[in-house]
Amino acid sequence: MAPRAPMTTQTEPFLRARVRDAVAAALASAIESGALPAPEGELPRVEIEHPANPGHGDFASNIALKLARPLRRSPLVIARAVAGALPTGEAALIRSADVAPPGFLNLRLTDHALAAEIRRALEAPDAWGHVPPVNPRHVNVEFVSANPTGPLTIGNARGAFVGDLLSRVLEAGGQRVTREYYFNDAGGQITNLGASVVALVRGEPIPDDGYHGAYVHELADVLPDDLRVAASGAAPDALEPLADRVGRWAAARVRDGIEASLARLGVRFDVWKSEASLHEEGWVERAVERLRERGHVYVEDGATWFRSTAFGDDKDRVVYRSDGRPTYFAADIGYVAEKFSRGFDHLIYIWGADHHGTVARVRNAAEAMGFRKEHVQVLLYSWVRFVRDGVEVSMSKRAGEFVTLDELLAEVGVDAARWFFASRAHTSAIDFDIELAKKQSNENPVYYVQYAHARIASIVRRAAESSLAPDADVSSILSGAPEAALAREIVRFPEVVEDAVLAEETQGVTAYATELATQFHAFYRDARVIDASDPARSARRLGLARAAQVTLANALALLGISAPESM
RNA sequence: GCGCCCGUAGCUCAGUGGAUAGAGCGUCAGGUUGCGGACCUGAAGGCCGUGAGUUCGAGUCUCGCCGGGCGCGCCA
Repeated sequence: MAPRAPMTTQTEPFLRARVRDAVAAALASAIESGALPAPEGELPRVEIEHPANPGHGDFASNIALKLARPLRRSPLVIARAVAGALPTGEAALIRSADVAPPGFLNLRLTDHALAAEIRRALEAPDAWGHVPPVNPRHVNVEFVSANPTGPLTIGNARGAFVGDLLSRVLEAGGQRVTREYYFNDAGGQITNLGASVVALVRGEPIPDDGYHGAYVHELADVLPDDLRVAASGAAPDALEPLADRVGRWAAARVRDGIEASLARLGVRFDVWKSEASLHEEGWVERAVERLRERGHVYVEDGATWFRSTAFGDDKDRVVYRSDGRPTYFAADIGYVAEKFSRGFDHLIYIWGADHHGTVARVRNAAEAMGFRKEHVQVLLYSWVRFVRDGVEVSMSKRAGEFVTLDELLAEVGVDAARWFFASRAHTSAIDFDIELAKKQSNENPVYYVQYAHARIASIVRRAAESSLAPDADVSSILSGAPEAALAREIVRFPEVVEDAVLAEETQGVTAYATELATQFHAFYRDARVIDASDPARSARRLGLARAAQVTLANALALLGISAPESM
């Protein structure tokens, strides 16, 4: 079935990576057309991919190799039969289908099909690259969740980037996302922070187990008068409750600073949830009661335990200590129930790999409460080893030895930092050499991609000066090699987005953006856009350049990176 | 000891079971009488930690081993 030039409007719902889908569908119907004998058992799924070697066409399929066994025929025979049953030609989607040993099917698209996609990018730029929600969900993504005992450090950075990038990818896939930050502003560490501030106000040394960073002094300097007076004059036996009060004040202030740091990073949260509120609103108590009703709780050694082993964990877990106080895990359980009560279909936690030991118990507790385990997903990111001049930067928030997120951003820039994390799998442990990053920030691939965008913007501006408007129908220039190569790269974009959504990863997007920029630079070198001697061709090349610009901008936007008009 | 993650070019890292394993940086050699040289062209550089297995086909899947990281609390 030949695709017609789509009647695209801004309001039309997003379509899938339609070229790839259409090619797969054409293959499937060719297989089922009767050209082949009936298979024994189920047909293998039709798989297509872009071959590494462009000489092998736009798409390649291994379907004949997969069918060889169930059909008991040679792969080459099957491939020839499928190729013969495939509608091909200049008016169709597929121009040619070739068979290559040991049984690959190499497919080439028509210019007509490519041009139709370029037109879509130009006529609905905002929709270009979005994929339709196959299974629309309302997803809660909880990340960072560092307690407000000090500024965010570069140690917190990866979680912030990973969580935000994942959220953006899910949104690109048509899902509703709530970004959530969970924090404890009432625990022992908060009192500890308060005690450190109080000590400074009183001119006493900060306790050894207190907080020693420079920000503690800044907090002491801006302590409100009422708390300052209370701190200076407090009797020794009144210091504990005072430290608690001052701690709460300090935590609120630190939290504001964290929010501001995250905003500089381009990350905004929809919900800030305090652990204390879960207890105050009875979520923890009710969740444990719910487990008890279902028979998953018992008392031993004076403590209350959740029978996590019944769900595959390697040991049971305490929810109420023998002194009756709830554990941190108990709050986690209450939080799961609280999140689902807000109507989320799916919960995602972004945790550092050092938390992997807690994954099983939280998911088990969710299941034990009657929620679906697969709706509670934990994404663990590996640790970043921060290095300065080859030496690992050791960090301790309490000792005051750390590099803040703000300092990192000041040194390497938000766009470069985002690119760095977006281009690496969250599961791989990575080294981040700060000095190297600074030195190489000008050589960062992110600028290469941004430069391509700015270069096109410049061409578009010049074209406008000479009243040259882009032509959305580029089919007639695709016989040119530079144009065809660029068009093929652009048309791949929806597939890249779809793959990113399915894999919940962004490395493919950064790799693609780099390749697209490379293709554009090659096109720029070999095919002059603005050429007074051939206005019609100029308009079409301008259309192609515009489509590349739209695609670069959308790819960067997916990563939260700016697409500058000039640099 | 048990569990999870990782091991790919000098460095930092990509690589949905497919055809000749890639990118950036670094190194070396080149390129501009026209739209932005933050660009382009080329070269060198790999027993994909290791040994078996599955498969028509393994960097990718399975198992063992070696090396590295993390976790195994009535801590948070």
